[in-house]
Amino acid sequence: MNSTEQQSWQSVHDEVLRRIHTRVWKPGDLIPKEVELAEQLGCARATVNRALRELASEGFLDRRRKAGTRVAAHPVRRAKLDIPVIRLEIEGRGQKYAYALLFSERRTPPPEICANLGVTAESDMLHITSLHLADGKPFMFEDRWVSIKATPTILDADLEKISANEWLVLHAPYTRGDIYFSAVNASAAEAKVLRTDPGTSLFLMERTTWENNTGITSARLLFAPGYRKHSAI
Amino acid sequence: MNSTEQQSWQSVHDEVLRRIHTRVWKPGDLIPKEVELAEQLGCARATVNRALRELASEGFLDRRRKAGTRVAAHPVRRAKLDIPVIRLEIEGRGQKYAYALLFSERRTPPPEICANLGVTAESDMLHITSLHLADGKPFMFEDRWVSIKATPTILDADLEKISANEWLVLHAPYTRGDIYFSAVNASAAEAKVLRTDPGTSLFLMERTTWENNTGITSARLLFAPGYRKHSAI
DNA sequence: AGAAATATTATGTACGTACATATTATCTTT
DNA sequence: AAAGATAATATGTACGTACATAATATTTCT
Repeated sequence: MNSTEQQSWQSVHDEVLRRIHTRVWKPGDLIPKEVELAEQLGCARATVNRALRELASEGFLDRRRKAGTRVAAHPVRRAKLDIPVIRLEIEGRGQKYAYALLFSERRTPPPEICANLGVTAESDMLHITSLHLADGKPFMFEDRWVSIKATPTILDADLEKISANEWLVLHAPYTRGDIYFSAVNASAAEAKVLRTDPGTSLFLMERTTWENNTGITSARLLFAPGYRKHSAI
Repeated sequence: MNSTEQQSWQSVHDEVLRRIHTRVWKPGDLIPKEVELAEQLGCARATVNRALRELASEGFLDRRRKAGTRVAAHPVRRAKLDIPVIRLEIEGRGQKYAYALLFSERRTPPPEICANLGVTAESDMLHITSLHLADGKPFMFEDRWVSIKATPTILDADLEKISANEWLVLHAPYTRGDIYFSAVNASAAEAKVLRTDPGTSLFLMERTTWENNTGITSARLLFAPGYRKHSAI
């Protein structure tokens, strides 16, 4: 690289990554400081900074003020998982989406939901179960509790037409959430809804979302057999 | 916000996010352009740019040159999953890590591995199975194929002492990889290794990694019952 | 009117300077 | 020598300017 051509932060990013990959800089190594790299690569420090910042957020570098920048000793790969609305996930596979509301009731929550959302047992909540279908076949079974106090307008939503999943995404934005992925054996009831056999291994996604410190909704999303969640890393 | 105090891109980030959350700007809405926002918030365009860029990468905004910036119509939440070395994951839970090599053999791969890695059936590969334990209990069963052509030094590694998982992370950096998460019923053999019952639902992580277009390794990581993968979103 | 060329515009990025901040290294004091 | 104060330093960030780029809007040409 000569000093005349303009450098993009991407080219710096790629060059640094190349040096990590080719072990010019090994895990744990201290790499040159920003000003030195900028000089080496013929660009401004801001450009190097942007590239290194990106690499740090990707988990390749550890950066600390005054201490400098090191190649991550234990490369933690950060997989980015897109969590779209179920309808879009199904349509993205080129399948036809359908949805059925199974059950909707206003009542007080069971203990595990109280614990998840941090609410009292007397809370006013909406309990909804529904089924999402791809090409007419059961794809995902949704069992959800929504806090009516946090999201009163949910009572006006026509949950026969739009799934709670999608309604909430559009009307109840949240500031933070938890997701847990696990595997469970289908219960008799779950197996029946998903048209499979009891005991079949199912992929489970448990999601709880919050607006500041108010619990909004807690959902149990159970996917039909064969479901795989993909991520490129 | 007055124009004298210095703005940080984070405060701009938070303010824009607040406006999205409070529906000042609704999904699909066009938000003010960078120069206008900068004027409103009393900071430089670069600062607004940084904040909006971040929000776009988080999935809250859609940005296009000339067309402007819109609130994402279908907020795709991007969960960040950390995929550390198994040893660190177990130690991070405060448990004691142990590891046992079960089996290691140099041979040609079966068809599904060839397909995964894009190699021929005559490839020279190392097949390794091992067990990772947390506090003495089976935690994860690893079934891995490693391309000897891509990583010849694996033959010198003492896989009784260091797991292939960890050795590869340190010695065979990759440029890209795939991860699939799913749920499977334990086979008789798998159940025996993980000390559980056949048919038990198990969390499965399938990983394939590449250096440019050369397949390096393909692994099947089967977690003991009760395993949950967490992510904050 | 329709197509092609051109102008316009919002975002994308580079650069240099300035200062903030966290952390380490050094010096001073007791 | 230990503790505390102080200096040094690499990264973190803000700002203004300049230009690049992609997408849209407008004008020109046929």
